[in-house]
Amino acid sequence: MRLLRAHANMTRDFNAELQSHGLTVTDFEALSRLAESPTGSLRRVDLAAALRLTPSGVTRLLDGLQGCGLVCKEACSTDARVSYAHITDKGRERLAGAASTHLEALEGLFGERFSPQELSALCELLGRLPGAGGDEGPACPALNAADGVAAAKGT
Amino acid sequence: MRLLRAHANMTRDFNAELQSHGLTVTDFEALSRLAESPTGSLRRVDLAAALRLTPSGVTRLLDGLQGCGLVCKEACSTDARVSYAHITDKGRERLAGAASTHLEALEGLFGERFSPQELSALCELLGRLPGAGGDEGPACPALNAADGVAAAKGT
DNA sequence: TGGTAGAATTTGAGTACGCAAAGAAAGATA
DNA sequence: TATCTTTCTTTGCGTACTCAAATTCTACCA
Repeated sequence: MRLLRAHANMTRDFNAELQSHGLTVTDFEALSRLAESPTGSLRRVDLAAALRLTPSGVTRLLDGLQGCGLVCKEACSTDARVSYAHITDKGRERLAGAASTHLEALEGLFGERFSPQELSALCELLGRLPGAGGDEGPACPALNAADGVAAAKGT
Repeated sequence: MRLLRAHANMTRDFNAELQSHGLTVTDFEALSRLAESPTGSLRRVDLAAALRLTPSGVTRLLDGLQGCGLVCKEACSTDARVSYAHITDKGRERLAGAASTHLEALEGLFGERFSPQELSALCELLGRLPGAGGDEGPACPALNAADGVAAAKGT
């Protein structure tokens, strides 16, 4: 119950905060995943798994991001069924802008309430729940993504 | 991130499981809150706070439950603005039916992965997050609600 | 006594999903 | 080679929310 309620609040707060950047939490995480990929691209099906969305959810999510020019679609040369989502430069910029305030908010939210040990304990415990583990990606892709953005911008 | 992903999975799984009872997770929690209330009623605004929904979300939620005959609407004699949601006998039955399998599923999900100490630690940590605290109600109303149901049925 | 500020609720419009079904293409089998 | 199954994606339809605005009522204050 506490997990559910904590989630409801966090989602609302983060969505409100990210809204100033024109993103949702899911948008943000999707861009993070793409940004941290070596090629800047992911198959839609892999993105779906990473974001815990259904295929149709990914299609609609990317429709929106594509409409904003933050990602673009790429065909696969060896398999005509798959199409890749590729993050654009504009997408990386948007992500970078959102990441700074978003990470700051995260920092404030958790830093105020937990010691580093508590935080890692919480992370470990949550990681045991199904789907929350590190199998499909790092615990906090946003951090890596932020680095990736910095690298991409040549700074 | 792990919290978000754990939530996504739990919500989907629980919704799938509760669907056999014709309920969603939110429906279930709403009925729990009503069932544990001494009068079986709550003001809509209080229910909204308890469930972390907006007022309009509560209206639509209760529209659905009312359509199924699980709750009914009651006017307030002293303040014509407020209307109470009141759980019906049918609502208590439905809740009781869902609670057994739902609590079993919860038991399985958490019991397998955590020791009792870990569970209480996790609960305490999550409780520090905004809105997840015990201010607006017990950490797990379902348990009390299940008792309340049993009592209501005269068992 | 009338006017105004605030609270509880509903409604309209929009969004972000989910599920199930359909379409297109790859690989397997005969 | 022809068909059959599986995989990846999209589309139609439904649902559960959100926000903003409108409504109705209470409470306070001149």
